[in-house]
Amino acid sequence: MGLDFDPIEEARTNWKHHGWGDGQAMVAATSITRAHQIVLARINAALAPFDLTFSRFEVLALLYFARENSLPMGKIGARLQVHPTSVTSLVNRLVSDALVERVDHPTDRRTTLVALTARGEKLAPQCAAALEETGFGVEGLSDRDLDALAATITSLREASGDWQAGDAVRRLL
Amino acid sequence: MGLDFDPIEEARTNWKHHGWGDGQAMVAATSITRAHQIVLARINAALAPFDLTFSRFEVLALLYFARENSLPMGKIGARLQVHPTSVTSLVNRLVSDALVERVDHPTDRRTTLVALTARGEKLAPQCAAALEETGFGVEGLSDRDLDALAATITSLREASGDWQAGDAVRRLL
DNA sequence: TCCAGATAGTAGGAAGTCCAACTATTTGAC
DNA sequence: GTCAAATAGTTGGACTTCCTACTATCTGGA
Repeated sequence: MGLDFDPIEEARTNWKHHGWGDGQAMVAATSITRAHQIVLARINAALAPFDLTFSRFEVLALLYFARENSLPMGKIGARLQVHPTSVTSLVNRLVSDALVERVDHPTDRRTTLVALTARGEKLAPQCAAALEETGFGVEGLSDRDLDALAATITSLREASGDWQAGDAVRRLL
Repeated sequence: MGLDFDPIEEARTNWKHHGWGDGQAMVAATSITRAHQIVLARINAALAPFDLTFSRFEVLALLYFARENSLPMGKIGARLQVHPTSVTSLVNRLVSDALVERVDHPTDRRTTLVALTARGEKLAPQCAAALEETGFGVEGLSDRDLDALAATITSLREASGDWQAGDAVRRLL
């Protein structure tokens, strides 16, 4: 990038110097933003040969793991934590690439099922292999770093209500 | 969200079960994506009363810290690590909100300087205070977690070439 | 039975991001 | 001094994301 200093540390210094705070939370938030940018760019580069993005791959993987290789639109949104309209958009693109297809729900006519096509079923593991090979965009970090990072973010997600402990867990309390 | 389990842990289980790998890098990458989503949503909610987004606030803050309260477009992109076209788009919006203005560079006619207006200069510290008050989207994490998170991501950024040690540092090697 | 309210999905619009292609200007090698 | 190459920004297009409606369908209580 041509910079000869860490722009985030620079921001912390300025932040403190102007009396805006200690900069700790600012640095953490900015770091997360930048990490996302780096990791996503690498992942999308690894998926580019398959004409896929990370978002669309996530849908594919989810369907690959699902019974019957199909799920309702809404379930996809809930699992991937994205807005219903994002699911519509992702599925539209996957349909136009013939990787999934929309199928009527047998009993609930409001619901649309999304099912993997043969082509999608074949592509998913290839993409997974490509991602594993490139280290999923997080190469450069040790196993311990990866675990620590994931654990910290799990706290963040838990505190933000990403999910609720179900009955099985609640019974233990 | 209505989920009674952690969707990322669920993904790890499926990933391993299908022999796609140990899921460690996948979990880390997915966690970063989700953390970004959560933090950005909270930050933007805190900035909404000011009719600002995080990206636009970052530009404002950078100019606030700069000498003369102005910087060339390109420098803004380099510091914030965003594409030149993103800078154009952000500055366009800030100009239309009268928070910054474009100014001709005194000697290089290719260059456009972006300068804070009086209104922008007044708004920046107010936004900073609002962000500090809401914990910058990372409330729920301890000071130690915040530092650990930032340190790990610094390794990631360093390995990805976010910046290069300058002459001052290189002389020490 | 029937209708209000909940649920499922889509359309249109805004924002931010990137890329490729383009214009304008400056720099540097010859 | 000239001209190719580098640099600075913008435009147009694609993508993902979200939000606010809006339609269609199901469900449950009166």
